[in-house]
Amino acid sequence: MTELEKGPTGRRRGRGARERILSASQQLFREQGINRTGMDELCAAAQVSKRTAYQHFTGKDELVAEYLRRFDPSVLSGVFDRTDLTPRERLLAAFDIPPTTPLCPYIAAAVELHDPQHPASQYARDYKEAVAARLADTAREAGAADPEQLGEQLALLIDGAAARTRVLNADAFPAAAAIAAALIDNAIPATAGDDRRREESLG
Amino acid sequence: MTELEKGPTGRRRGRGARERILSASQQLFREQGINRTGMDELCAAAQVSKRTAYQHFTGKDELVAEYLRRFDPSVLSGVFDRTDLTPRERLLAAFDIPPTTPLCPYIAAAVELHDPQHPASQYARDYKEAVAARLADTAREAGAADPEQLGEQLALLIDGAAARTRVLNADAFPAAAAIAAALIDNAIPATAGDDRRREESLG
DNA sequence: CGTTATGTACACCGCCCTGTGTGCTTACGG
DNA sequence: CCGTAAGCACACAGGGCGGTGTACATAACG
Repeated sequence: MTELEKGPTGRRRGRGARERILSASQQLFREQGINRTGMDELCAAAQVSKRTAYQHFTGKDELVAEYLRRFDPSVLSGVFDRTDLTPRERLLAAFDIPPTTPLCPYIAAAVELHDPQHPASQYARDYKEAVAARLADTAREAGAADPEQLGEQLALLIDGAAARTRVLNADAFPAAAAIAAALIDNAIPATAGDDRRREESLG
Repeated sequence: MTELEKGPTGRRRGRGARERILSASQQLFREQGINRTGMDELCAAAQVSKRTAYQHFTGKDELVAEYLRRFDPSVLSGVFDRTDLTPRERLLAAFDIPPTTPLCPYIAAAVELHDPQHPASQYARDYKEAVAARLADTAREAGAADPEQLGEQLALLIDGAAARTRVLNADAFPAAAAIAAALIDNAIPATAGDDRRREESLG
């Protein structure tokens, strides 16, 4: 018991209640929103007693923050670590979002919680900046003239597509990808990229 | 009393409680969010008894929808009706958002309510489509090759800037405006616009 | 075995929320 | 001046919320 504290993996000896709680929060917070999901409902879905939940998390706020932290790798790393794609393709792959995704949970959390000081809001900010940084890294790798600017621009497009998809109930990522392609081609000086194609300008 | 029902202007003979309610909702819903603003608090701010509020609006849902409808003219019309600007300048003026604005209330409502069937969510969708349409009209006026596409793209940029401003707590509209300028110049064929400048490409 | 951490079951608290019921006051208009 | 509609004050219902207290069960590990 000295080896594992209550670290990220959670379960020491029990039947992994912490994991079930986080798994249920992934589903319910995304499907119904944070504010509209009560702890009773969440515990029922996780098949965990409410008492246990409050022994793992000091409160709902902490659970929400942890829920955001857990969501990270499945999206961010999944795109940027694909070595089978060229840098330019990786930048565009960030716009290939499966239509099941309701809305970027970071935006949703920031709007729902409505408190910039909330730990989840702070993490959302950090995450968004990290994404922009990774986009900038990839942009640099692709030979962009101003990678930071391109990264920031692509991040803005992603967030715009996410927000617009939510409001309009229609997938806005293809349109964003078209803009992204144009920006990328504009930002990469000729004879710098690896697989640039001339014929696609704006889609 | 047969002339005025309880139409848009509200007050029949009384002291205009309806107007005060809507005015208070404009402030509180934007500052604190919809879910975090109770009817008690709202009525206190409007100096209106709760009973009166529920005689004007059948419920909070209807009040929220009306709050969104009331917000419309101050932004949308204010930009597109400026005849002192060229069409291209009008398109870019849509990105000149006073930093006081917390977040596009339509996005906030769609996220907070979390129900596409909610009347406010439906109105938010209609509004966003109307904005895109007006942007497309202006884009056509500016001589864009594909006005609908440009309008949709600019709308996406605006929403992205709004969402990103909220999450990062930093103004993202200048960056969006820079992208917009590039897209506009790309979309308008040479010798079509009225005030195009060559030297600004991406800012 | 027993200890200890873990999880369970269930009732319970106080708070705030939306929404009402009731009775009273004000002001406008004929 | 009087009727009526608009608005007010206040209390309360009903429910969901986050969060807790208590007593009990189980699994791991010595």
